[in-house]
Amino acid sequence: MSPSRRHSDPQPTLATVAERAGVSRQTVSNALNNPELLREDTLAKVRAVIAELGYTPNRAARQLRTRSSHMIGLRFEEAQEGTSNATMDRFVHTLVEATARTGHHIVLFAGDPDDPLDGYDELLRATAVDAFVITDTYAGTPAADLLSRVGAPYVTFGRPWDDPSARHPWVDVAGAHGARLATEHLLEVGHARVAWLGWEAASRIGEDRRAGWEAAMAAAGTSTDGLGVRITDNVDAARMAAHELLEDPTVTAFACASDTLGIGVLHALAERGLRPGVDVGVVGFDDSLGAQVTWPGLTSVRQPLEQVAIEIVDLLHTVLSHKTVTEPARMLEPTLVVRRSTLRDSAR
Amino acid sequence: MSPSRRHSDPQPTLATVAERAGVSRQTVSNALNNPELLREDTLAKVRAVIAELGYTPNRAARQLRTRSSHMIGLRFEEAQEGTSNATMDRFVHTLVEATARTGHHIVLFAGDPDDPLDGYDELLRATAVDAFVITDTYAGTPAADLLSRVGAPYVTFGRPWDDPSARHPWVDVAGAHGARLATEHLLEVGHARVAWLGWEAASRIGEDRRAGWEAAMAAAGTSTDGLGVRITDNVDAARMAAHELLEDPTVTAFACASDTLGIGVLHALAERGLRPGVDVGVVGFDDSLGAQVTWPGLTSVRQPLEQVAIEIVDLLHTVLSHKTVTEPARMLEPTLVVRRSTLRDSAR
DNA sequence: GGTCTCGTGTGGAACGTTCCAAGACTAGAT
DNA sequence: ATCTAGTCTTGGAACGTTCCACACGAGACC
Repeated sequence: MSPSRRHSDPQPTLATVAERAGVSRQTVSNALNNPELLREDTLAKVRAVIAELGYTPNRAARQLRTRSSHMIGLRFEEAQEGTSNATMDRFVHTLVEATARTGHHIVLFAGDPDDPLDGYDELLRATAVDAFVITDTYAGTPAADLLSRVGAPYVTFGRPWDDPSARHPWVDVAGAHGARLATEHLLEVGHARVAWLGWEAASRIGEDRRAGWEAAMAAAGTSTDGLGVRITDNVDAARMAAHELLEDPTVTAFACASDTLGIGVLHALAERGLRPGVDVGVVGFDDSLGAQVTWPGLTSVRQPLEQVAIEIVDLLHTVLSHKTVTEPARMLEPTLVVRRSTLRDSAR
Repeated sequence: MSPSRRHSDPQPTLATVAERAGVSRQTVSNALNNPELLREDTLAKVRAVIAELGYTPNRAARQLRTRSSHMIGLRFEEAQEGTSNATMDRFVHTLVEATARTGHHIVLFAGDPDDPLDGYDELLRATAVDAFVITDTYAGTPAADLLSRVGAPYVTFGRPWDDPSARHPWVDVAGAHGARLATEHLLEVGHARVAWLGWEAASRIGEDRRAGWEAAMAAAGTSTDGLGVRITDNVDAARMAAHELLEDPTVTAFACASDTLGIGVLHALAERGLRPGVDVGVVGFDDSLGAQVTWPGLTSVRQPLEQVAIEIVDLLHTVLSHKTVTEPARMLEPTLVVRRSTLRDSAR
C-alpha cells in the first residue's frame, strides 16, 4: 500500500530515498535492480525507506538511460461489424495480463486500414516501445518485413505464410488440426457428407483450415466433390451457400472456417425449419461470443488464446534479453467445444 | 516517409539535426514545438534536415523534461464469456483513433478483478501516464475516488451514480432514453403489453434503463404491473424469465437491458415455436455483434461509442492543458437499430 | 547618440535514472 | 605492520530533451 499523497507533494526520487536512508543514489538503484550486490542490512534499510516514501522509479528517466521502455506496441484492429469475430478482445486481455507479469505494458496504436505499415515507424523512432506484437498475418507480413528491415524486435501471432525463409519468432494455432477435429466430430455423430464453408482462396488461413477438413474426409474415404465452398466471411453469404448445398438431401453437416459462417448456416436451418444438431450438424471456428449465445449453441473450435499470449510474451522476453531464441516457432493445438448444434439426440 | 535505416545506425538526435542545420539545439526544439518563434527561412531549413534524417524526438527524454508522457492509461476488462457484450472492443478502437489525433497513446493495464484500484497507483507513481480513462462505473467509482484523492487527471465513461457531489469530467449515454426508444418502437408496431427484462436492482445503469421503459409505458397509459423482471445478465436466465412471462398470452413484446437478455428471449421463442418479430417483438441493448448476427437479427439500442470516445478525448485534452473544464458532464443519446426481431409483416 | 523594445537565436542547467571507474572498508595472508 | 583480494559503496558523467536567462542586431523613440 502506498501512503496517501497529494498531487502537489513532490514525487520522491532516488535522491530523496538515498538521503533519507543515508546511502548514495547508486546504492538505492542497486537495491532495486541488483539487490544481490548489497549487504543484507543495507538492503533492508533502503527497502524500508522505499516503502515508507512510496517510491516508484520514474519510467521516463529509466527509459532514457537504459534505452528500454518496457512497452510493447500492438496495432489494434477493430472487429468488423456483422461478423462475430471478437477474438481480438480475449487475446488482448490475456496479452495484457501476461506482459504485466514481466513488468511490460501494452501500447495500442491505430493505423490507416489501407496501410498495414502505418504507425510502426513513428513509435519505433521515438523509442516509445521496445518491441511489437503483430497479429495480422492474414495478408502476408508487410509489417514484419518492415520491422525486420530496421532491426526492431517483434513476435507475430500467425505463421509467416508466404515466406519460408522467415526466421522471426512466431506463435500460431494449427487451424488445419482444428478443422479436422470439427469434421471428425461430425462424422462421429453419424453424418457422412460433411460440407465445408470457407473463405476465398486468397486466405492462407482459410486454405489451411480447409485442408484439415479435406484430410478428415479423405481418412473417412468420402469424396469432397461439390462439398467445399469458398465465400466471404459474412452471415448472409453463408446462409445462401447453405441453402444451395441443402438442396442435396445427403448433405447433413457443415464445418465452417468461422463462427460467422456457422451462424449463417444456422440462419438457413431456421428458415428451412430444420433442427440444428438433430437434422443438420454445424461447427464453427473461434468459439466467439456469438457461438456461445446463439440459439441453440454453436459447436466451435476454440483457439488457446491464453496460451498463445503466454508463449508470445515468453518469446518477447527472450528476444529482448538478446538471447538467441532456441525455438522461434511454436504451434499450438485448438480444442473442440461441443454445443447443441452437433447434438443429435432430441431429448436434449 | 522515413528513409530506410538500419538498427545499428545511431538514432539522430536533436543535436545531430542542429549541427547539420547549423543552428543550436534550442532552435530545432522550437521548430518542433514553437515554430512561430522562428524566422521562415530558418524554420524551412531545420524542417528540411529533420525530414532528411528521419528524425523523431525521443519520447523518454521529452517525457523526463516536460513531465508528460502523452500516454493515457486504460484498465482493460475482459468481456465475460457467455454474454454478448463486446462493447469494449469497439470503444477501445475508437478511443485509440481519437487519442492518436492529439498525439496520445493508450496504455492498457490489467488489475486484480477483485480490486478495482489495482494497477492505477503504480502507473501514476512511475509517471508512466498523464491521465486515465475509467470505463467501469457500474459498481460506484472507487478508482475515480482514488485518482481524485491523489489529484490525477481522469475522465470516466459513465456518470457518477452514487456521488452527486462529484465534479470530475464524464461522458455517458442516456440509457433511460434508449430504453424509452425501444419501448416506444414496440408500442408503435402494435404491441400493447411490453415486458422488461433488466438487471438486478443494485445496477444503477440497469435501473436507469428500466426507468425509460416505465416512462414509455406510463405515457402510453399501460400498467407495468407484473411486467418488469430483474435477473442476472445471462442468456439462460433471460430464456427462463421469458418462458414465464409468455405464459400470459397478452405479453407480446420484450424490451431488454442488454443484447444478452434479448438473445435469451429469442431462445425462448425458438423453443416455443414463436416467430420473432411476427408473434413477439424483442429489443436488446448495445448493438453488439451478437445482436447483428443472431437469427433473425435483434433490434437493439446502439450507443454512439465513436462520439463518446471523441468527447472523452476532448475532455482529457482540456483537463491536461490545465484549462478549466467548462462543461465537465456530457450526455449523449443512443439510437435504435431496427432488425427483424421487431418487424411484424411476415412478407420479410 | 543613447536607451528601449522587439524579434531571433544561443548556451548552460536541469529532469531522474543507470553506467562507470574508483574509493573505503573488512578480513585474511605475508 | 603491510599487502592483497574481495565486498560494498561512492560521486561524476551521460542519456536527449526543454526551460531559463541572456546575447545580438535592427529599428523606434526620446
